[in-house]
Amino acid sequence: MAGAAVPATLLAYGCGERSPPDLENARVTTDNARLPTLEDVARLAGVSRATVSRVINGIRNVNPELHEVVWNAVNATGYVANRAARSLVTRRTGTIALVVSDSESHDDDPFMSRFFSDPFFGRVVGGLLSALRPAGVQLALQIVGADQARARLVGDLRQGQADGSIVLSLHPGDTLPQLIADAGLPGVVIGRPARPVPLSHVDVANDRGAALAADHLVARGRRRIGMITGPVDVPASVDRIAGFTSAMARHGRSYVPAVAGNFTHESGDRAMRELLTDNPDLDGVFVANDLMAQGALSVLQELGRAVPDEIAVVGFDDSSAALAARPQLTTVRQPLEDMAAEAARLLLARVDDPSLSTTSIVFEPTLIVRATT
Amino acid sequence: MAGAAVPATLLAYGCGERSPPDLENARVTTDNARLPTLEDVARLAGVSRATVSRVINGIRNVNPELHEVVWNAVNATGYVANRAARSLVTRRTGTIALVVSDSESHDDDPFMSRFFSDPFFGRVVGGLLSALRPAGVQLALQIVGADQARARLVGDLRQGQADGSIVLSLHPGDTLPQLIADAGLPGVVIGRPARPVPLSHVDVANDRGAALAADHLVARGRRRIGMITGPVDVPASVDRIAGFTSAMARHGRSYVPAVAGNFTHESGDRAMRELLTDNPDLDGVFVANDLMAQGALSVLQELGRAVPDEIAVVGFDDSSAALAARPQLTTVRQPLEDMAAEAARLLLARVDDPSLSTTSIVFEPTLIVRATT
DNA sequence: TTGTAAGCGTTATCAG
DNA sequence: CTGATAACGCTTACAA
Repeated sequence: MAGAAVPATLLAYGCGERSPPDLENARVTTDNARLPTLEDVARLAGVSRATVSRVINGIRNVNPELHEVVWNAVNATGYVANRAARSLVTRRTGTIALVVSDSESHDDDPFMSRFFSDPFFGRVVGGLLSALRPAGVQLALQIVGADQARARLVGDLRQGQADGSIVLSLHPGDTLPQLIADAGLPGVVIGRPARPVPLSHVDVANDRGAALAADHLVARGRRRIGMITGPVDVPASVDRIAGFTSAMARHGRSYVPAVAGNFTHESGDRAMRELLTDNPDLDGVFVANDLMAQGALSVLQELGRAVPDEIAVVGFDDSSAALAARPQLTTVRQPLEDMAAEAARLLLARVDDPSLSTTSIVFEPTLIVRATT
Repeated sequence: MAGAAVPATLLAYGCGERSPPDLENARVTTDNARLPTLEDVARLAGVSRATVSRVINGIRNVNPELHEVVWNAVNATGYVANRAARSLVTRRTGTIALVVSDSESHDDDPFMSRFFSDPFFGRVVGGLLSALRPAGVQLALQIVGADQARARLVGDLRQGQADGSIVLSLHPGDTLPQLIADAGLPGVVIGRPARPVPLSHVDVANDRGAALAADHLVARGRRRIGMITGPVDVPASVDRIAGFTSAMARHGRSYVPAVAGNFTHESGDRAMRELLTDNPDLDGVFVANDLMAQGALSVLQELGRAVPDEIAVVGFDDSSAALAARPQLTTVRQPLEDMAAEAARLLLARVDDPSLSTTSIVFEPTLIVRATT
């Protein structure tokens, strides 16, 4: 990492032991020496632990009067259930793991920074949380690079580190989805796994999205259309290529010049140059994701090719990069937040009822027309 | 969110009950009916639970011979400690919460998507994980918007949802850091809190970073230099303004035209236009973060102002946006990953020894010269 | 150095 | 409908 810096200044703030300035709810226990337990609540409410437990967990068979008495006691004590104790008996952790898995064993920085700074990650996290939080479920981040880490993770998961996993598998050869399935662990994959695996997954109809782009470029009167693809072994990428070329074929264009990138900004830059070298008269290009499209746009500008007048560009994702690009990028929107939320719901349902069969949900992409076409 | 899509296709994969294809370590228990417990390991090793526990937790007083016997039994059974049971007695969860807090109560989408798609988030997560994973600590994501959520979070935290929190406070009026301090919970804030609070924090020397930018612009021979600032109530922003203007003053420039943005790409666009309207002859500008700088660059290009020939631009952060910008952005690097990792270590230390006094660590920024100056 | 046994705070079973 | 009481799986005095 460039510009490594070291701690320069250390200043103590003074660390007086503040006695908590008594919050709105006056606590019964004097200090945080010991947190209120079910027992404390029960005593205050004049009932048994069992009853308090029932009330809290919303179990039917409870006298409505007690119901209120108990809740008052809960509020008075500031009681919050101890997750560990509850987990121990229910065998549920109330936690879902978001596991990001890459086959490559570049263990630390290179992989993480590349992935995390992709807008993709944030959208997924946001979508997951929107579905998990209402259910009171935590989201724990897990990153695995090395195979060893993968095995350990499955062990932890089996054990009960989390009730289930949302799997974000970045590499086609990744064995993690299969490992999770083999272990019989609840899991939902975001994006179709490279090899079929008995886990539910959510995905976008990549092929139809790419077709949308093809139709649009043709409708805009473009004659010489090319494509910048993603890695040729990643399912999402493969589907986009297939969808685009077959749609183009339907329009009577049997040959589509294409160059592959790897979904990074920089690779889009490179691919665009290469594509243009071989096809100088290009007047339209479909780029398999927004980041690469952004890179492509920079190159076009650098080379003095007016967008969209001389050449039109369509991206894929509708990530923040599409809005950041100049001109703003026409792109195929992938409803990632919705997909992630749905994945979370699928997983939660599966955790509740392990007998549920695995299903796959495919979302429809939409074309967002902006200024590059 | 534009282009909301609905599940379109549902296809079942077939969900045969696969009997786990017996992993490398032959399990002792026939199936996953019940996971191996300490008891199982103890029996197999011919020792007591206590001994196994000691071995696993690396406690000294253990016969080296037994040591090996026990580990063999652990491997043979595929034993993994039950976190819940352990937590219950140790009163440690082995989890750190990353709490992202914004005062505004736009509860769901608007806030989350804005923040998550900022490269900032990914860098912080990456840095935290790099320090947490080696310690075997989980990272749980917590997002709080509404005040109610804030109170609930503190309750959960007190209770033991996590051993401590890394606080990412996005709004100057945010009460969360104070709430956490008041509750006596271990916490480390990333970025200096708006109001002093008895929690440790890590930060970058924003003022010195801004001074770096000023010195550089002046050294490059720029005469009419302006600034696009962040929100005027955010500490990081305030420090950058102060650092920049005082450095400029040292160079004999007592007046610096400035317009405020809000750290988004789009606000950088707006601010640049405004700044240029009032100061048409500007030949240099310091923009308080990369995202805004990217927006500013788009505008300059649109207006036909050559960068860096006619006007030089310096950003702040050295996020992925700096590399994505064209020309690539000269910027002040904030070592966010390192800062986050340090925050994690500070927090872990504090969790281990609550008597530790709160400290603050300030990292040095560095100037990364690219193509916009 | 090792084993025994007492909890940790819940939920769940089973009588009343 | 409510209350004892037994787990849940682990760590940790305390004893041996």
